[in-house]
Amino acid sequence: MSLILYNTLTRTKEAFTPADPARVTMYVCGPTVYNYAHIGNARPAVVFDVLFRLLQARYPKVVYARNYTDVDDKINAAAKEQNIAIEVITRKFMAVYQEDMAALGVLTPTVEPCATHHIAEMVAMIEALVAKGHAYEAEGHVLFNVPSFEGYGQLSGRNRDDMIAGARVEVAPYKKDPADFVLWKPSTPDLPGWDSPWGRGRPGWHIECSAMIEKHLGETIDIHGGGHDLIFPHHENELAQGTCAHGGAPYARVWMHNGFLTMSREKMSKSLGNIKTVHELLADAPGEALRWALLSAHYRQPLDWSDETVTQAKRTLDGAYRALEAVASINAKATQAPAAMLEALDDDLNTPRAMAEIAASVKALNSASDAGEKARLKGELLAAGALLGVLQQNPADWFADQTKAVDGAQIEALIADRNAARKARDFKEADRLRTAIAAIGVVIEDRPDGTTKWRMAE
RNA sequence: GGCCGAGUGGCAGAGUGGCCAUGCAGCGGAUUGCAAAUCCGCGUACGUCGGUUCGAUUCCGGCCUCGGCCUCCA
Repeated sequence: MSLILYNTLTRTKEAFTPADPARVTMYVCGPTVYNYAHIGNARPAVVFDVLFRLLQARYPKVVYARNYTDVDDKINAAAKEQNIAIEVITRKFMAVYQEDMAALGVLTPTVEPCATHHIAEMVAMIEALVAKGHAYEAEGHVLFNVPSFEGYGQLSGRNRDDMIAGARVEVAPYKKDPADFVLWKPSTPDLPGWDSPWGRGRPGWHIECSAMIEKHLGETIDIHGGGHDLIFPHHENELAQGTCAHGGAPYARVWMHNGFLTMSREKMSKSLGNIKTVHELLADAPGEALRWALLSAHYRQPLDWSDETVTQAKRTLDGAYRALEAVASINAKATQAPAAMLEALDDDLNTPRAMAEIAASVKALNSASDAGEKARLKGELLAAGALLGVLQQNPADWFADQTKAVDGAQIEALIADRNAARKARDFKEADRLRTAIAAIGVVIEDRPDGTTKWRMAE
């Protein structure tokens, strides 16, 4: 049974075979840190986190790099507007991003390189490209010469003529070819800049990823991931400059791209303003529910985001945690996730199918009566959950629902009163107390063993 | 204009040439003092028009609708 991944480069699903099974390499384009990440930005982080978990389960060593773009014209604009240094902004939002991702159950990648820490590597790569005749200096800029790379367009499936015909941007006069893109650009004194052979300047958008990949992962990586909108121009350009810098060595063996989140069927994007930040969503829902919602559609499909998406995700998780809570006193047997679960994820990360398997595990656990069987099924459910990065909390913590404040002692007291009434067969009083508890927003549940559990209503 | 993707039951969302997705919600039953939870059961879903086929939601073609990239963007 092998892992199958859809490769954007070949437009087909392929069996994944790492170049070096002893060291699997993956790079995912991370955030530009100048404001709060929205839930659409979180999709690749969560999707590739699942892939990271899956790879780790299969291979002894996985090196996963996800970068921070901490120098960029939008950051510059924000810094200028607030009259502060770009570092103040990038440091703050890097920390926010890390917090948000942790709340979504995203594991910390092996490496999280920052662009500003790799200026020397970028300059070196640009110099190599110039030396090899793939790049040239013009008016303080260094540009990659697209016609110098025969394979240009292979990733995005477009030819140069199409691109020029459809270009909506004015072509800078110093470009040799309209498709040429910037590797390095000059900075005026009021902008961040670094000394370089071409004067004080700053990197273009694409070069940072190639330089950091070369440094941390190598010339050829196994998997390169990111959002669908990065295919062109970002990844096409990366592929071009990376391949040329390395004398034709393949840049990435598998390219993976996640689909977008939409709001009312329209792409969620900062420029349209139709965004929900992870930060604000976390105020109303557990991170795990957001994670479940993000994984509820296959990663290449569009996913329309709404309050309902989150509500349904949370209710589904409630059910799974109820099943786990019911066996809280039973030690899970250490075991693997069910084969069907692995099979689903091995098929190009089919998380919806994996979730159906989790549902099957939940049902089996609820139906089990034998203690040994329960221990085994609990182990399977937890192992299955671990692959998706869910169901690892203590059920009591899940139901405590950190987003709502409630006086636990008061509820326990009311429950005790009610149980006393029940014991005295004063059901009228018992029902009155339950109504009082419900008024606080709490649902109670009498268990067959005589105990009464409570949890937050929605 | 070029390239790409999508249209599945109330909602979300897999998948397949003939049989079951799954979850949420709803309905009926078991259970319960009543509930809740759980379990069992239920709903003739595949944009449209043709074609291929013994048989198509699934393959082919046309059409309609929606979305994305081509500019910063996950």
